[in-house]
Amino acid sequence: MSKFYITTPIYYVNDKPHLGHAYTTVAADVLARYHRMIGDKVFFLTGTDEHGLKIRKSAEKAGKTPQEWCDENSAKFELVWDSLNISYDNFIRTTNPSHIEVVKRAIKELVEKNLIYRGKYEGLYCVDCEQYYSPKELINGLCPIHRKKPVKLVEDCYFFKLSAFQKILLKLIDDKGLIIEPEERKNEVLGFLKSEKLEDIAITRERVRWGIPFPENESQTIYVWIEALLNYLTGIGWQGDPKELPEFWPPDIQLMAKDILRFHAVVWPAMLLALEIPLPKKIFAHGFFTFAGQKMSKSLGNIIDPVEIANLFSSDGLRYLLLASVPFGQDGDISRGKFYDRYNSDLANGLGNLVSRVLKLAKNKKITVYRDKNFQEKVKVIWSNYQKALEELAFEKAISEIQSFISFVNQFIDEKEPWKLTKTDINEFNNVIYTLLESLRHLAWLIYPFMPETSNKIFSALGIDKDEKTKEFTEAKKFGEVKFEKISQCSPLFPRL
RNA sequence: GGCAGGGUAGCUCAGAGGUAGAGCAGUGCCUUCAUAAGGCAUGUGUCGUGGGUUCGAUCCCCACCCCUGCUACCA
Repeated sequence: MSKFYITTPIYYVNDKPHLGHAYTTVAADVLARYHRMIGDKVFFLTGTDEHGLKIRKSAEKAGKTPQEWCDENSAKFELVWDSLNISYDNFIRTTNPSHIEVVKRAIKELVEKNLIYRGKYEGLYCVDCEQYYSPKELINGLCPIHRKKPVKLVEDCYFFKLSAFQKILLKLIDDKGLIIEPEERKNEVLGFLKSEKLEDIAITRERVRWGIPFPENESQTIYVWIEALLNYLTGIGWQGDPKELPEFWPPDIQLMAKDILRFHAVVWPAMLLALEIPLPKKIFAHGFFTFAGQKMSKSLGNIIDPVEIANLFSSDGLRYLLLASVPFGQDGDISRGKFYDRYNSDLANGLGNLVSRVLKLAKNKKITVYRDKNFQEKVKVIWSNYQKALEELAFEKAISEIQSFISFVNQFIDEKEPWKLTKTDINEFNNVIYTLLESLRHLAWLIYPFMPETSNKIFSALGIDKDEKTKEFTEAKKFGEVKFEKISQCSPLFPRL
């Protein structure tokens, strides 16, 4: 039994939870559940990022204090995650007093190590936005929102010596001391580290009031990104002493969308190196998807609410569809139409129908244990492919193993025609039905990380209680030993749509 | 512009120097235990374009076209 610590990014509370957030979070949940299933000691962290100018401004607009605004919006995330059965172990909020205190300690540590120094930040500032813009963001030299010429401002701030870590980062990533996946993303990071000279980054803001005060100079606040990254430590109970790390440290996998890879692959590891804290083992950046061919964005107004989709396909359906539809790591396109197609073919006609036909065949029958050698072998291969796929985060491959098993069982039923056997060969009938029930039991396990509710429904129809479910996974993976004594029927798992 | 990845059946993608595959959709047949579900059968695709290497390339090389990503500090 080993430990498994997985994180999602903390989501910025200014956004409403959307399908993109759900994608990352469901993926993390599947891994967390999978690792719990195989007996690992798991910690799954998610949460919300709650500081920064944008939040202060939207709170103002809504006539609330920033804290009220954060409380409200953070709760929305928790609510959505609950409705999607996200089994997080902690939901960290960066406005938690404990997070704030520990961040200050960590920053002090960096100051003591001489890795933070005082400097000047110079930039183009739009007074209306209360924001600096990089020259590239400007449109014809004007603020993209107000069409006004920004003013050149200089302010005091503190810098983190990011530049000191360029070589070591390059080496670590090259030697897999820090694994970045998928490969093309790793190449991007390497390309960046090889071609650009890393510059120190400003980590405090003078003009941002809604933030964690910089301990050495309270007129400044700590830049949100710097502070937010530390959630991965504070979220599992770190107290700020690099020599005393929580038992779950380091993260085994840190999941995120590709847009925030840079911070996680460069700035974050540099901070850890600076603090002399071990690096995460693997950083995985997944792709984006378009919805019906369109980029999802606020300005286009086509942000999809995951709850709305879950209402159509059920929470398990959404979880499954998200991960089945796009190879993890790549970009892809999804749509309601595609979801309907796959829901009907995989879940209604595939899994749902199979469960329903088997349970009906077994109804009111007394079935004794039998071991079908063929199935025993098949199940072994399926499990091995499935586990290999999940170890490499290829959710879609694990799912296609499940589908191929469903197809295999359907073929078996058609070949054996058990509905005829009741009259011709009662012994064979027993063996066939037992084999089918065992197959359902394995399916319930296989789908568990993806579709926990459906999995539980199948277990309970098979009369398998909780103790049975939580016993050693190696036992559960055997074929042809479990007794089925209390078979019951269940309503359609996935009604055809 | 530079760097990286990609262009394969209607759709999503896999593949590998020897004359192309899977799933879904479509079509035909069989079946009835099941959610009008299931099984079987079925693809003559210029494997982006033009050259080259080779006995032979879609898979190697060159050029070109197209698509996507990255090109930091978004305060």
